[in-house]
Amino acid sequence: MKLSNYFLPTVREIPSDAEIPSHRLMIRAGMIRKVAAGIYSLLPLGLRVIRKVENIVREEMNKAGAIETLLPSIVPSELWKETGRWDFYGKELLRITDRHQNQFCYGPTHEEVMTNLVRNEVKSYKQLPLNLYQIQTKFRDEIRPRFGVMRSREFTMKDGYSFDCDEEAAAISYQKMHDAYSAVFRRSGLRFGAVEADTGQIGGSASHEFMVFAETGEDVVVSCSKCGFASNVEKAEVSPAVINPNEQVPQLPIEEIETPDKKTIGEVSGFLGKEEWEFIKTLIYTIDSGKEHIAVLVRGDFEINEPKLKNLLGADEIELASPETVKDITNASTGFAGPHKLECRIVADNSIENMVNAVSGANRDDYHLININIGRDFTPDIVGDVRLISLGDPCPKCRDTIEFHRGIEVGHIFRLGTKYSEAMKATYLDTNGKKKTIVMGTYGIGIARIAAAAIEQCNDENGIIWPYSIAPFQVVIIPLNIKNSELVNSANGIEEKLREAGFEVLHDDRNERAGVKFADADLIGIPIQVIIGPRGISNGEVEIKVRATGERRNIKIEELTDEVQKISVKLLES
RNA sequence: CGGGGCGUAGCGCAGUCUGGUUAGCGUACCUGGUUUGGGACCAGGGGGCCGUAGGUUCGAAUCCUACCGCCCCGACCA
Repeated sequence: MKLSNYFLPTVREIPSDAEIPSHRLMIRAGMIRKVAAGIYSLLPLGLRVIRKVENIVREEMNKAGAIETLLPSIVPSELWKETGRWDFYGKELLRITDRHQNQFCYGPTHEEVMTNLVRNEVKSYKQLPLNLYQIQTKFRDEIRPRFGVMRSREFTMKDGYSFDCDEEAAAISYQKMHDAYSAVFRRSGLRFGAVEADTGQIGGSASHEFMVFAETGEDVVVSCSKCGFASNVEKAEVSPAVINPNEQVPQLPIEEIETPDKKTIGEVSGFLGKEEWEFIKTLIYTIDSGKEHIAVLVRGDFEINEPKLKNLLGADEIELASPETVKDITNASTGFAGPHKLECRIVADNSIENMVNAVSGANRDDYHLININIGRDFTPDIVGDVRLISLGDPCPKCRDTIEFHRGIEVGHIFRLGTKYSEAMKATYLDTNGKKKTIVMGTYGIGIARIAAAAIEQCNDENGIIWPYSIAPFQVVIIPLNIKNSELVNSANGIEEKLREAGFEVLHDDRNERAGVKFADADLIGIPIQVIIGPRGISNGEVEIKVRATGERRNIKIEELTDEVQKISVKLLES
């Protein structure tokens, strides 16, 4: 490919609205351009990378026995109403009305459509197991799209669905996908890990997220190097046995203390001279948009884990109560809530169970209570694990030390059980002619996110360093002066030879100065650069530069193809 | 959704507070010339509905109102 005939608008200046390396570099390298918030055009170079990733995904899926389909992007509301997700999915679902006033949505995921297809066609156990997937554009109306294609509203996703006779078979399908996903991310050149995850809006009994490790990741992973435990912090269980430093102290009489204008735990602890772990933090939550308001208690130095709380309550939706609601429930402004003499239901985290002589809000403006004790001064309705695991906690599996890392979620797999098949009556007849419900799994990969994640992991101050397997081109040829016909001829010859040898070659035949070409080549991150200059050409030599290592060396033109071959193999293995 | 900020040439910005020449700078772009191993230089040139719509004024990029778009923070620490 001659660059002079190509469409590769690189930009030298750093885009003002891009925050993270992948976003900045994708714009600068001429891969993407924004059309609206969270909506991007893919330029040729970007598309090439996306196609590479798609092909890896496709190959590994096919290898694992999954079969490609293509479902519609626009889905009638009826299917979503069958599973109840038309209401449950909320504002992220982009709803569309057609000219007949029929309601549709732009599919954010396709459990309903795929299950509908399968229930209409699959009748017998003989047709199972079945694993169908698609690579297709989705739309999720994110609250706040950001970081370029990392969290965009429109995005390409590989979504797959498995259909099995029973849980045992479904577990096998799940494991196959787990293995296939690992292969995909390994081949894409990423450092990643599979971690236990919350099932969120998709639902189901178990799930794993595939996380690419990067400082800029939006998720936090907790892991233990001793036993191999790894989990999203949203999901990670906290071992219940927290030892409170003052557990053995005798209970003192409860007492109300004036704490004018001291609202946060930090402020009150400073004011009273108490440690944060001596506090009971009380938060008022609203459940399912106003159905109920509850108080949630956690030790002052810990954080509430909302997904856990939501799961414990079996709620569809929870949110912190408005200041007005807090006033209604506690008779006090925010900052002074406490469990003593509170009318609503109380959910307590395990961490407060054996606290003695704690501090809490007094449900009265500008007052806190000291020496408040569980059982004597208040009784929780539910006690459970509703907090975020934190640095001092032991590994939930082996009690060793845990670590925290940031990650980018590039894949997510779920065991769904019969959640969708039951709602949509997807059944089959077993060997005895008895009607059974199909057991499902669902599996997603964010295609563009893999590309972005690769950039997050592989870049330097000069630009992108593509993993060989997903690079838009493998080789870039740089003749340093196109006025010199000897250089041009030899560049053309080399382009031809490398192309015949099966390489994807970008030939920078622009009339630009050497510095411009070097800078662009580094920016767009092509793994192998072939530099053709007047110094070497007189000896029949060109220079090879490996983008990842910066290593350069001169090589005879006749040996070039072999050498590129060798370097390619090495890069693919690393 | 709440708070903050920003919309001026393809991109990055100044000018707006304090209204008043022909709206400016860098870069990119076009032409000619010189140059050619890490983002060249000289000369010339083109490019703007100052986000949109109203309003105030003799006069608006600048003041007022509304709307639209975009970005950041928050939406767990009551």
